[in-house]
Amino acid sequence: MSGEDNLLKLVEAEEADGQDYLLQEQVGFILRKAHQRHVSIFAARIGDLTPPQFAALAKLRDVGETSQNQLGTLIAMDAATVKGVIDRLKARGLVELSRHEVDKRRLLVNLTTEGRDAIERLIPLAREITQETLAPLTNKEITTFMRLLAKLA
Amino acid sequence: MSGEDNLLKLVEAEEADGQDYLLQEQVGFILRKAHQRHVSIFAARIGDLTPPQFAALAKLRDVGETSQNQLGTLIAMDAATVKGVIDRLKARGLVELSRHEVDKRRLLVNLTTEGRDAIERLIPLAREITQETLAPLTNKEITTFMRLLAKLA
DNA sequence: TTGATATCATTTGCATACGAATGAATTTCC
DNA sequence: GGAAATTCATTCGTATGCAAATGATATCAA
Repeated sequence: MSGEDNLLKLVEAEEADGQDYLLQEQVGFILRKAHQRHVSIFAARIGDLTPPQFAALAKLRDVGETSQNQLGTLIAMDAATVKGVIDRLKARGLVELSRHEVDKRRLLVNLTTEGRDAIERLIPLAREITQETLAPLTNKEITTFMRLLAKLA
Repeated sequence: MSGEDNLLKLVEAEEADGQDYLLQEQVGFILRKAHQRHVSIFAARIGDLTPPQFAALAKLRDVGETSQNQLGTLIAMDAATVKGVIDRLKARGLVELSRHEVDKRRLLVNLTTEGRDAIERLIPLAREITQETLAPLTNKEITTFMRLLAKLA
């Protein structure tokens, strides 16, 4: 190898910040793929409801009637997004809306009887979805992974 | 507590499969939040390009000219999604399109000079984005987390 | 060689997802 | 009490993300 070659490599090593950047090893890229896989598993088991719609119903089951914005906070959706989700659940008769008596800005959301039936019926399927999503890991790995994932979220 | 109360609890315990289902502990929900956080970090550091757009450019830098579909496979996007991403990159002059000479179905995608400059310039920022996303973890935790996440994706 | 299949790309429709702007109602604070 | 700031909801625009249908081209197989 010539002296010029060595110099070239040196210059490259100094300048080429992106020389060994591998997209497929970046956490964001893999996170996106893992999420994709989960959504796909979800769709295979619960075809007529999306994960965000399920999340809204499940959280309403936990907390009972709440404002649309508050529900959005609880399920990590901004106001614009949660509105669309609730609109579609309302169109299907799974939630009902009403105005807060005192604070007239607030739009209260609650499960209908049908919505409550639906979420109770779906929760066992949701458990299976969680299991299938985590199936590539051992029980010990699952514990570790969930602990670290929670730190990132 | 009356006998009726005990009977009621028993019936509830038998029927209520979803009694202790906690949305905020489900892997899908936390995965979605972790992904959201990453996208938010990305947007703060690279405001004028989305993660999918960045992924397309970074992968084109790796593999050079490819068909649109093939690029989609490499960055985990279906045909409909990758089309939109490439259209927007083309509108900004970061990629150029051409027809495959032999197989006239294929739409070849390649970086323009401007696109190559952009991705080289952005890769150092992307490294910082990865770092910031993983900042809540120690180095050892990062190694573990990436190994397990890869298994799920 | 040609008929069946498969592949590549496009389009449409629907569902998140979020920033920014807007309007209505409430709270804060002087 | 009233102006300023905040909160709640809506709307608009843009960008994924995917299923399904369609059209063009290529490949395979009888």
